[in-house]
Amino acid sequence: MIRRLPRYYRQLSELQEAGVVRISSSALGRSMGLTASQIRQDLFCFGEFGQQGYGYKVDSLKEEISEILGIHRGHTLVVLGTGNLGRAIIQNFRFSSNGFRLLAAFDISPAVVGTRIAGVPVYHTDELEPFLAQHPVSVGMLTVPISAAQEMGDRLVQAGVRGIWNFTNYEITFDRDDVVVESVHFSDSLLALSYMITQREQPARQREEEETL
Amino acid sequence: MIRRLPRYYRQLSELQEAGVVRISSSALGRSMGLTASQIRQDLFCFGEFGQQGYGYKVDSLKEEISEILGIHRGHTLVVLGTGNLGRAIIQNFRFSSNGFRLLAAFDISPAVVGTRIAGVPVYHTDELEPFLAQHPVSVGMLTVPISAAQEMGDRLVQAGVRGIWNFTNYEITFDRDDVVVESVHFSDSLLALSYMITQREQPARQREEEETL
DNA sequence: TAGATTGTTAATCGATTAACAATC
DNA sequence: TAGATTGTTAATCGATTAACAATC
Repeated sequence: MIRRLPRYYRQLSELQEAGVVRISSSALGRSMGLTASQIRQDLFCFGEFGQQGYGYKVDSLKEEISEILGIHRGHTLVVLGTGNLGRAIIQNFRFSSNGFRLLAAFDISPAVVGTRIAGVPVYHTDELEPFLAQHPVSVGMLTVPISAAQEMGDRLVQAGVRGIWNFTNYEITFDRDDVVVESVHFSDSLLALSYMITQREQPARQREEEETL
Repeated sequence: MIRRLPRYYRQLSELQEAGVVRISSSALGRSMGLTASQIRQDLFCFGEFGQQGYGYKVDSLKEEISEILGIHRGHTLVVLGTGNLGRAIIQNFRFSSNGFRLLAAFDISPAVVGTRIAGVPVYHTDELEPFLAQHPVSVGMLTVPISAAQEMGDRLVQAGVRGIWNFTNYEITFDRDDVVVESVHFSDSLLALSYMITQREQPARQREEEETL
């Protein structure tokens, strides 16, 4: 369910840009591949956002959802690791549209320490703890080599960060249950795709196997 | 379920590297945060991979799963868009470990067309159709600007590609049901994290609200 | 044989869908 | 008022968990 909230938010933003003022659960469902029932159930569980006989107001529904997602809470973020991927995300990702302020990046390479990437200052990793002591940070983004992932995660948590956005292909874990980890595993995603196209490639054999059961 | 297969594969690879030869469903479950029952159910539905009284052989289980995921099928891939993100993934991601061969990248910028990124040739997007006519391609990876996403997706599908790995923040869709789309939405991921840390931040208020129900 | 652990069915749980009364 | 559409409960479905017989 909570995985659908960001999609609602995205869809509503698009509708808003397209100038749509109101939408019914059935129309929203059609555009997102969900049933009207599911959408009403989802939205109902957070409060009564619709109007009977009318539908949902796009503006106010989007606002409600952004509230639930915590978009206006002034969340902050630091990036650990400014290799290709870290740099790409710093340069491309619209942190502010998602309610995050990117405060700083950290790396160990003398080539980047002291520079700025898209306006974001890059400090040496040694500066991490002093920095975190001065600035409250909600989320640490990990784009370090896999070998450094757990150590950097531990340092972030030790210094008070409670959200970890993990881009390494390592299943990072923390003992404490007040730390939240969200991982982006490219590898898992591509393998899921690999599985799906493999199924498509041989529907005949599959059917055959099913028959023998 | 299929979303768990890549995780099994990853976990088994790690166990293999650590020299572990056999593992029981309960041990595997413990290390992955799943119940033993769930693991046996998952693995059973694809075939009888274990041995009663013994457990699962890490090597052969990994092999079975890689077969199911289609890792040895010689899947191929092209990249559309060599901006920061496309470049970063071309340079960092171990396509071959996931059973994919990256054949080429496409872009419109004269600055990159004709060059190579990590050994991968970059062609002009105009060359896409001729290239696809010559090389069978399983998956097209989209790291183009959001405005070009649907058009590039359509061109890939038109030219016979049936798997789309979408990195744009656009909910790409295709009419035909033989096309498989797998999206990596950074934005959805960060918003889910935002939601989770927001919940953690105010458990008190939450409890209060629950009481009033 | 005894112990361990899977294969496999049944029970439980949660999420999705259906239905319709409430109401705009 | 009539039509539309949500709020909300009940029914259905699928996925997870529990249990234990089979067997290594």
